Amino acid sequence: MVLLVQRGPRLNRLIAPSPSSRIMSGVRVRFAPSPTGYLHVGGARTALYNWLFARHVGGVFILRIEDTDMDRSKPELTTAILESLEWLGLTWDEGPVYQSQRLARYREMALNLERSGHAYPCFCTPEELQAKRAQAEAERRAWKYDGACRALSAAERERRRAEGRPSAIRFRVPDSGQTSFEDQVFGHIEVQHRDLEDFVLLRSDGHPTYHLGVVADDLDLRVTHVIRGADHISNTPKQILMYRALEAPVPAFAHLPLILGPDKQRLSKRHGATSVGAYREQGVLPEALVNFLVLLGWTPPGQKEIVPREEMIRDFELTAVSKSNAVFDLEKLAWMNSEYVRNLPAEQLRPLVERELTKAGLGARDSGFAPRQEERFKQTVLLLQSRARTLQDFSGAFRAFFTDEFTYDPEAEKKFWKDAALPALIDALAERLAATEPFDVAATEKTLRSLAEEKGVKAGLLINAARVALTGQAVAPGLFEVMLALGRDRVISRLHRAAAHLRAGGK
RNA sequence: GGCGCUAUCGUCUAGGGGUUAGGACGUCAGAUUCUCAAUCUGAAAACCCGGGUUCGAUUCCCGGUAGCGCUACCA
Repeated sequence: MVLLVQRGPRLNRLIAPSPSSRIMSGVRVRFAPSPTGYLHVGGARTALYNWLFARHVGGVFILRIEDTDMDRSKPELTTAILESLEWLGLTWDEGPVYQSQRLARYREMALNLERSGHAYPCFCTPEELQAKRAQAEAERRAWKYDGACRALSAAERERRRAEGRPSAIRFRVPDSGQTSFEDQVFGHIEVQHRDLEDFVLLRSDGHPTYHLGVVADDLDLRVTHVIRGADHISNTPKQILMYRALEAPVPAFAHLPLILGPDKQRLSKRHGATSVGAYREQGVLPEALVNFLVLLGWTPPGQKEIVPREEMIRDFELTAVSKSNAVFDLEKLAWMNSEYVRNLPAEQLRPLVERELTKAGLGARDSGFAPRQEERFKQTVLLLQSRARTLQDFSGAFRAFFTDEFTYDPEAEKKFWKDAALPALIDALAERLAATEPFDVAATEKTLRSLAEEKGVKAGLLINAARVALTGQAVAPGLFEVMLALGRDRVISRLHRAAAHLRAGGK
């Protein structure tokens, strides 16, 4: 049997292959998204925990794409998922393995199970089953597959096959007894066989169901620890039954609590952004998202919230994972991101800002920030860094630092442009600034303050009004640093522009 | 409906038979100041309910309730 293991796409090559010295524990885990959507933050956390566990113990992290749902799977989505994982820095050691390329193997396994008597063909049509289910529901009876095809004689099976009736293959669940396992997170889990039905392994179209696919793949990939969402807890006993029927070793299981929306419902599109890509678009840093996600269900030792990745790897333990579901708190993510933005080394932040500006149609080099003014760009980013909560702030709230095309925030106008004397004051300030030498923080501040004193107004009035004039915002860094960042010419023209705007009645 | 799992501030969580039940986000107040952010100080804010075990339960056990998950020829 040959595994269809492929190297990841181009991005994968950017990351150095894992040194073999790191892989020594024999532990093998996998993350197995299905390309029916983008990488969900819940999936990202599952991937993260798998990755952390693997790195912590020196194991292998495998990526598998569960694309057996032909109707809903899309190849572009696979690419998007891989990109999101790479962006998060969750690099895999093997794969991606595509289930769609292993169909023959699943069929073989189903047939083996049938041969050994652990599975049997079922000729019931989906319509028949649907009808029985509806009937049971109408009578308020619990429905479970009734085993109609369970005891068909060999002759009867042959007869039906000869008639060309399509059949699925079902697993034969023992009538009595129970199956239990020790979940690494949830502890002892046990279910009675009588509560399980004979589930389908292979659909009548020859495609495997999830149960067959996972077990076959986890077996062939020699996965030692299955770490996945808690929504699979109920499926686990079925899969254990399959391992036993196959006389194969049963891996360890660890289920992770689910991530919910603010209304405590499972996180979904109606809660807003749920995909990793969406947060990336919104200017969230990968390290911030990872740090935020890791805390949803796991607490590092010590009362720290900001956890460097090396420490996550060093301290991560499956057994320390929480058992209860967690609400995805956007506020905390925002805080976490601002922490990371503020503490990012300037040389790492700059290219990200450039990309953000370009994305927003504001070339960083436009409007006076010519290449030769690289130094000024550096200083501007540095000036804004402490106030940025996301990368998007640079093209949004801080727009005026990168282009002359910006508008005055109505709230800011209302707050700081009330005084009737302002137009004259602002023009006067512009004129004084034209003659200020040198044009630095100390001198410009002195100029403004002495003007204020002369005119008998509070310096704050002029400072705040000038801030709105220069940035369009009520919120910005210290005014004199802003002046320096913008440069004398731009400061003067913006002041005059604001004064004219005010005289025109705010039009 | 059946089965399974879970339950500490609004949120993420620490803790654990006797604690002032700790931290973080958010909120509120104050300091600072040219706005905001940052920073500092302070405040409000939690053990789901009922039984049991125990000298003593938020912690252990049982029941209830609530939430979530599974209950497909989805994954």
